[in-house]
Amino acid sequence: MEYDFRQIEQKWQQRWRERKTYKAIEYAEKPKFYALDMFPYPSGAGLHVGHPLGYIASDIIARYKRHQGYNVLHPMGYDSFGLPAEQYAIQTGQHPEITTKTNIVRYREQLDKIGFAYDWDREVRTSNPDYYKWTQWIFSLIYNSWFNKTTNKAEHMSTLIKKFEENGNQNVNAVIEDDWFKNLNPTLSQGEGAPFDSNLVTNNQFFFGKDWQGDFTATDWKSMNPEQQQLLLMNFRLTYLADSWVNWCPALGTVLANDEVKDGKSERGGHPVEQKLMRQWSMRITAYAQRLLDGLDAIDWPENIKEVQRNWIGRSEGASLKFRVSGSEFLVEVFTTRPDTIFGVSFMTLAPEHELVLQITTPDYREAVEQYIANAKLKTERDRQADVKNITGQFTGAYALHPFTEEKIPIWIGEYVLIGYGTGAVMAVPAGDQRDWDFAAKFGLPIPNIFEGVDISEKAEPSKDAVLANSDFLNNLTPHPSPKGEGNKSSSIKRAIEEIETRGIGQGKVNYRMRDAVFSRQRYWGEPFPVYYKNDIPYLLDEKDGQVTLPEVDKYLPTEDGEPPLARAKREAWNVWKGDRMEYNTMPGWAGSSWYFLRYMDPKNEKTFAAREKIDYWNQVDLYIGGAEHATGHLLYSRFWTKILADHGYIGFDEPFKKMINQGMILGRSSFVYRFTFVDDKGLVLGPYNSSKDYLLSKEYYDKLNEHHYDIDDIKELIRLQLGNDEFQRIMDFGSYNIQSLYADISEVNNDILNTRAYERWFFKQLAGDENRFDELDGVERGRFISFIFNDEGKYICGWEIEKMSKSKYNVQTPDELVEKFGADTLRMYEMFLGPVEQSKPWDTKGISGVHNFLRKLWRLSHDKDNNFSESDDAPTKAELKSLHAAIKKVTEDLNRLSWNTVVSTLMICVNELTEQKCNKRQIIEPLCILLSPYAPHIAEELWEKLGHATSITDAPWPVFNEEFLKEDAFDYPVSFNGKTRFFIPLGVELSQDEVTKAVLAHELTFKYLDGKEPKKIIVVPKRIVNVVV
RNA sequence: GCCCGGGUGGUGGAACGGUAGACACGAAGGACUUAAAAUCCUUUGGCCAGAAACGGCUGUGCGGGUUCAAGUCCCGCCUCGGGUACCA
Repeated sequence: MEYDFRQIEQKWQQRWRERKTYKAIEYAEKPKFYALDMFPYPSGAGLHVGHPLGYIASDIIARYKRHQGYNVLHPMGYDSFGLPAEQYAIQTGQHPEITTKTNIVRYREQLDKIGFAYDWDREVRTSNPDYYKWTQWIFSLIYNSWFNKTTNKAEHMSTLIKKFEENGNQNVNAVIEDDWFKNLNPTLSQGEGAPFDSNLVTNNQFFFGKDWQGDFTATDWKSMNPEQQQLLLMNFRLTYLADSWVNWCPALGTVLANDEVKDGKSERGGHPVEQKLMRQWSMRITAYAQRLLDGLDAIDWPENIKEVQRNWIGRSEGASLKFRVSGSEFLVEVFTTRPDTIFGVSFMTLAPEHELVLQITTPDYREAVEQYIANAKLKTERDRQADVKNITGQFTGAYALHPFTEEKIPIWIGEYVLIGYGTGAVMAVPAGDQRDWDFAAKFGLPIPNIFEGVDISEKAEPSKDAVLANSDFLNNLTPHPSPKGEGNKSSSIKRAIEEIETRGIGQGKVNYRMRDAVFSRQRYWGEPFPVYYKNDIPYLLDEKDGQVTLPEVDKYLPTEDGEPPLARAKREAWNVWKGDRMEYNTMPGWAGSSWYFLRYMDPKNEKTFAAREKIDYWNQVDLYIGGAEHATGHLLYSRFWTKILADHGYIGFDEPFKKMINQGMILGRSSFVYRFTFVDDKGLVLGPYNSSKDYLLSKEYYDKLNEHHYDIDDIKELIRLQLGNDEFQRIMDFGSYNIQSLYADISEVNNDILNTRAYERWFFKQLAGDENRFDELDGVERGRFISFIFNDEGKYICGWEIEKMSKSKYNVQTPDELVEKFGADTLRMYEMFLGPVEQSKPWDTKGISGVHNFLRKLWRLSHDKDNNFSESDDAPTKAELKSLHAAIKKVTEDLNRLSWNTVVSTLMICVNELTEQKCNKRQIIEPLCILLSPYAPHIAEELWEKLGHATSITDAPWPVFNEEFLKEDAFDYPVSFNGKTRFFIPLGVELSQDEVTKAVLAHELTFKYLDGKEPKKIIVVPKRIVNVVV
């Protein structure tokens, strides 16, 4: 073999390992570059060709940057806590650690074959105790943090306690309020200005309040016992224990974060999810809502990911308003984005779960309301979502008072109002909101019109262009100031908020959709919390207690009482045990991945999560490549944790990933065969093993059957023609048929043509469970269980469909097979050549030979017919230098703008040209090898060595582009008339625009195209184009 | 519904507002070969014309517009993919 990629790739992979070619050390003299891949969860299925797509892309950039003189950090590791290993453990009893380790070995083998420039000495595994020790440490840090709204930063709890000791909670401007508070025991929720009652802070009950101004004094604080203090502080911590409504997945036996639930089902496994009130750790990510939103502007991420995060955070500006309930002390608070539509309020609606519902309901309506709430509770989240069009509601008998007009407004409850958003109550403006309109229409509530000249008899008018009317001081205003330039109008919204604040009935408010993130999982295979309980009050483990690691359990299932699996561990199984008991929950999957990029900087550090000077050196990730599916999970949480670490001064930046690219999904191309079975009342045509005899139809016949151009007799005739009269006799009596399309394994299919022998072998194995005997069978024997009906060319053509790659669809392409067949360099180049990395595309090996041929062509440039290396030291010609430098220019430009696919074309063009020129000159081949080396490092190293270099090509400086070599004396100007190119004239590049114009006008063809007319204008773009306007 | 992306030959895809279809696959024809593989050469958006050629027309989802010039910018649609939703 001329280009022996197997031998070359093996040789260099081994050398790189031995020489530690890709080891990264901190080296202050060089600028750094941090190229990072989203580390994989090592699943049992191994890698398919979709996984390395992003890895190859980042590897190319890492290598390119190294050629450019950067000190590159390019690490890899494993996100090794996770559900599949645990599910497997539940089924088989095998410890998830064993499964995980086995899978990692397989991943590593697969990755190694592709020739990545990873520094494996920096590998991290989130499930290793020496890694998760620091995950636990960060948890402790967050636990010891509160959010100071004045500084807009997290601070250590000690600063808060100091404030309490000095002034109580005066001057404490902390984030403590979030949507969850409403879900707590309502008796604990204090109204505004309620006197502080330390008795409320009792065991097992956390004190939550909404407005903390002047609630307690330093004396109050000092009079509390330590447990009461502990409970009070829980309200301020950035991770806190609270009873909250959570997404409970009974099938998985655990709670899930909002981003792990899709369409009311678990993202993993698609199991139903229900709402359940549970005591859980939560992360107060809502404190960072605004900073997470603002931070997006400063980072170079795909716009759609930023948009997803913006929507997830869901900032909306408006006002919160308080409505008095007629004849009682209760206040109902609502949030609205259109406070200016206040005069259109004709009723209010509360969520059925709203804490005030039963308190305000009048006796007459009590039964109906309770009935309604009970019905609502019965429905799952999914039912409710599916039932959106079915409007339900119930009057409570109570009335609220309009804050401006003092009119009585009926208070209803309705499912369309969600307890989880805003305050769980709305002021209904049917004229301006379609949902309110629908509700009003259904229950015969008034729909007062508050818009000038707008017909609202059929539907609401939600736009912000409508001019307000019947709205007192807001008349003639719109939300946009001076919409049509008439007069000096102010915004109706602004005006409304001013008035609302003046009257003290509410204030302007920013509301966020995002909620705090549930941080507990009732699972085994995750980080144990460094937390123990005494009198049911949680305490953090001390440093001197040592690190708590996962205890052994007998089964990986919840206990009979529904406690998490860790509760099964015997006391002795715990390496740390304190207080009454340990925390039995574990952390969620996203804990370890929220900071792993920092650990790569200093993976072996036993004193801290990473030394500050190393963090300062490597700093932010310069290029992060991974899937877009983590937009609201990992990518949000790691930003959140980064900000906390930054607030505490552990790191010097508060955004982790400076630039990010999302690689598209690689889809599979499934192949199908068409099984045709003869049936009638006698049964089936039977083959051996008592299964049906299959006739597999080539796609053409299947299509004809489907389109009714063929019927059973045509098929019978085909069988007679192709398989003979004996076969025909067997089927003659059968009058009907079944037809099914079945998956064929794509390894048995090449360009849609089925390898029938391979298919038979597989089929036989399914039937007989033993494929070895297959080879003993002769053609007649084989024909007893399966017969192919070929097309006119004697081929069996398969059908196909583009689908997600999956084992069950037999369409998984592993990189290993391709590396074996074509080599890693070809695979690397081909994956890039497929198209833009960001785009999703079906996997198709059709083009791979083109890339492989390119590498062989390159090889032949410097090898003779007998495969002897041959290079020349002659000076290169002008043409050769031009080919090379055109490539240097384009490759450099394209890599700088991360256009991976076009680089491959450029290199192909260069090699095609050099082949034409029969160029084997060292001065050309050497720089060309460097250009190629990020894409095809093995062949580049091999040629580099043959060219006489003792050191790796990896550190060879990137070739410098010299414009001189591209300079041309003449340019072939395309001459167009009214934009249509007609002919070309070669003209000197130094010519002025006037001279070019003259030359064009003098050209004989110009007369032809002018056709006797006078040119109106002649545009000359130097070295580009000439356009004659007629 | 809303928010993002896309829509270019038979296919994957190129194209700072400046020669649309680079590069590659596939296909067709040819050379070499007993044959196949490999390799090499030619053609390849569509239509029309021709003995020939710097031949003509048309062409980037549809309809308008801006411009000397539009796949590219603007407006209005159609359509496919992804995300998201009683979010007040």
